[in-house]
Amino acid sequence: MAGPSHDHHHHPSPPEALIRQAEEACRAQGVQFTPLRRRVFEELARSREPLGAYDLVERLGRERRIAPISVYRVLDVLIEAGLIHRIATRNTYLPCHHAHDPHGATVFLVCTSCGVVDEVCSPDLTRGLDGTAAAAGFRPGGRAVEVEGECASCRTAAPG
Amino acid sequence: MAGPSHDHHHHPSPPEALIRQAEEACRAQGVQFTPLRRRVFEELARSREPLGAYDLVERLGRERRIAPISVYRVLDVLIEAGLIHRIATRNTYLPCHHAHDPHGATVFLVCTSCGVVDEVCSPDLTRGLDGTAAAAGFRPGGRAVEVEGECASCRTAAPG
DNA sequence: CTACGTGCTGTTACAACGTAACAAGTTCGC
DNA sequence: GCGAACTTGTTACGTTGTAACAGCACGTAG
Ligand SMILES: [Zn+2]
Ligand SMILES: [Zn+2]
Ligand SMILES: [Zn+2]
Ligand SMILES: [Zn+2]
Repeated sequence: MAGPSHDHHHHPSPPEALIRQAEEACRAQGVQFTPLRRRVFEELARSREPLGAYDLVERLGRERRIAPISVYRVLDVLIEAGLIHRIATRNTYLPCHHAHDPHGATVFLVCTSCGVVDEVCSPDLTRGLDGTAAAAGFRPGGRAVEVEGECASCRTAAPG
Repeated sequence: MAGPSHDHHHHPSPPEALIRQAEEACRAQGVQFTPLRRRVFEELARSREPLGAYDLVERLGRERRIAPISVYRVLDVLIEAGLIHRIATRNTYLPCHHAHDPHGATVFLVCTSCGVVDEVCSPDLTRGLDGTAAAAGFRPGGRAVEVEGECASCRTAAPG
């Protein structure tokens, strides 16, 4: 299942670098990067796929029991700080792996086959989205969209 | 623009017409439009906002108790038949109010203020989406996206 | 008429996802 | 020390979605 890492269109985002960036971003925002928050972020950063809240409950609870509510609170903080994202169509969470253009839309390409989620920014899609919204008199909030489909690896692995 | 026809503002989706269309679509697809399925669709068609599965459980259970699983099964059938859509960010369901272009993307404009969801098709957004997906080697499946924000009515009602 | 397959719904129980309310520990400044 | 703000623990609960199996309706073959 863990395909060979032929990821070339995006940096493989090493977990350690991601964690350092998160720590730095927290300091910059005056948000505490507590041990629990670090543990949650680490698990997400080291996972190949997004994780559910209860996946985290289980992984963090190996040594000592952690209640779901604690995990959800941490997730809320990390989302608020822009360090992670939530995939609504899957009820899962993943670390943000690039700085966001505040004026651009973000697309999460969710592979229904392997579960991997690719996060990309797209000026084209931003334009299309803004145009569509404007035509309906709608003011978008987050401008993050999720699209399900088949990723490049799975397409080559299983043609059809 | 987006509208293939005179489709410009939120018109008060006529429930009776919607229900007739649904019945016709079922017949055309060889899908039974049973009393329970009709009841579920009617509730959705007559609601101003999308409804949750348990909202339907409550509304259908006025006379006789209906189990959640029964509602979910009906919802699955109606979704499969293309008669309703599910809003993943809200865990709610709403009737499809226009024929879908199989080659186009659909956008659900979800108002975070009043809860109303507007369903629009947009060639612009379709292009942006396809371009973004192609650049990542991704083959989109459904091509339905949800965007949260503030609808036209709420913008004029409560300026911010 | 009987038997059987297929499709729809009922019943029960449960899994997965998420939150409220309150207590207790930590950090920090006074 | 002492209180304020923040973080986490504990318990219990609410919401959303599903599994497994039984009954019923209907058409069809024997
Ligand atoms: Zn991001
Ligand atoms: Zn894949
Ligand atoms: Zn539709
Ligand atoms: Zn509104």
